[in-house]
Amino acid sequence: MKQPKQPEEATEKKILEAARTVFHRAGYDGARMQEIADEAGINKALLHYYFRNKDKLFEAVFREALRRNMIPLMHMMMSADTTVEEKITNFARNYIETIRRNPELPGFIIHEINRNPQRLVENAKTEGLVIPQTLIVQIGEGIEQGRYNPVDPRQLVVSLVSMCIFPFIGRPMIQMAMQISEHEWDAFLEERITLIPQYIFKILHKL
Amino acid sequence: MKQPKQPEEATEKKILEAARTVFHRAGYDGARMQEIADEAGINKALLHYYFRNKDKLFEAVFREALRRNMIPLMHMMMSADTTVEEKITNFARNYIETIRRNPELPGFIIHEINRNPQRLVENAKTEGLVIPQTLIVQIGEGIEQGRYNPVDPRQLVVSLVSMCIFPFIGRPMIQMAMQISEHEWDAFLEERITLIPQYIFKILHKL
DNA sequence: GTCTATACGGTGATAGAC
DNA sequence: GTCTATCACCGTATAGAC
Repeated sequence: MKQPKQPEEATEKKILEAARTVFHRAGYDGARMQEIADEAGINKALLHYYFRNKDKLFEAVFREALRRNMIPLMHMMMSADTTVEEKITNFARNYIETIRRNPELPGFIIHEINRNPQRLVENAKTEGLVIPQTLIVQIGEGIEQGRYNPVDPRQLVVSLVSMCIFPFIGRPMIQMAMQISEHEWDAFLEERITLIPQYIFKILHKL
Repeated sequence: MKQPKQPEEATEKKILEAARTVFHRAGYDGARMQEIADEAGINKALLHYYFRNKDKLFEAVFREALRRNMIPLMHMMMSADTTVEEKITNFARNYIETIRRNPELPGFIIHEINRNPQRLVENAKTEGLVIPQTLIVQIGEGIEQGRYNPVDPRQLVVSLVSMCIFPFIGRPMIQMAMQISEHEWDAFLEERITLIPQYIFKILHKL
């Protein structure tokens, strides 16, 4: 079944997939090159052939993760042609539905950023991850025009993001404290997609 | 300056403090026994004399962290003699002001729980960390009596907790995305102490 | 490109003197 | 109780055959 001379990209892809799985689960410090090799069905030496060392391999995984996790956020803060309400609704749905398929992603990113905050700054430059403030500005305008309650837009957006992300990283604690079974969890998440925007609008909208 | 024969407890305490510092910053996998020994001003062998191995030492640190992090939460969910509003207000203030002095605590706990969710279950038993549902029930009653909007109490409490905890674990991302300087961060946190209960009440209260 | 074998430093843990 | 010295192992990384 083995193909000794498959196109190089296939192997590289297998490695990246395996590395993603292991790094996401165990983090940089907990990951073992041997484990990644096993997961990819190759040996350690080949890992070093494609990615010179553990750091390089990790960087590739981290960059991709950062991008995947940030895209919904950036999309929300950017896109000039949607209303505040649309941005918020889209973000909650978009983020929760996307991340739900990779629930370990936020925990991985947050842990690695806290382990080395500098990395975020560097990646922000190279990856062009400068987050535009369109949504913040837009909310500010709505307040000036008297359409919204006079809230601090930054505090509101942080609250929105908190409510979307935290369930993924705090899942075991939440399930235990709120007595939510494994079986109920999906429905609980699904509910949040519509509830979170409602919450935010209650805070933002007058009356 | 050294005291060759100081009371045993002093050394044990120094070790625990050092272990806390290192484990909180680096996590179990990233922590090195040598580093803990240095931080405590002793040598590795003495670590093993007091705590037989790395796991035992870690367990001590983790249990204490879990307790410290959960106490405000449990206090909120329990105390039978306060109103819903008091519980929520007290929690936000209590949690943010407490954790602010150990900002790495939530990240540490969450990472270690996700690394081994089983540990939470075990510690919950031995430490008596069964979280009572007083607040949840109380909100439910308020809804039945028509005093509150018909929200899902669990979703509301999860949102409350999310908004309080997330800033501590997502700080670098938040600061970058919201362009909050180191200097402004404290004020930003301080504001949240009063804002979060206001948000929750907007969702909960009628009109 | 892929493998096996191996070098080499670091890490948790122990032995044993004081 | 505290130290120095040392062990056994594991993990990353490289050498070299195919």
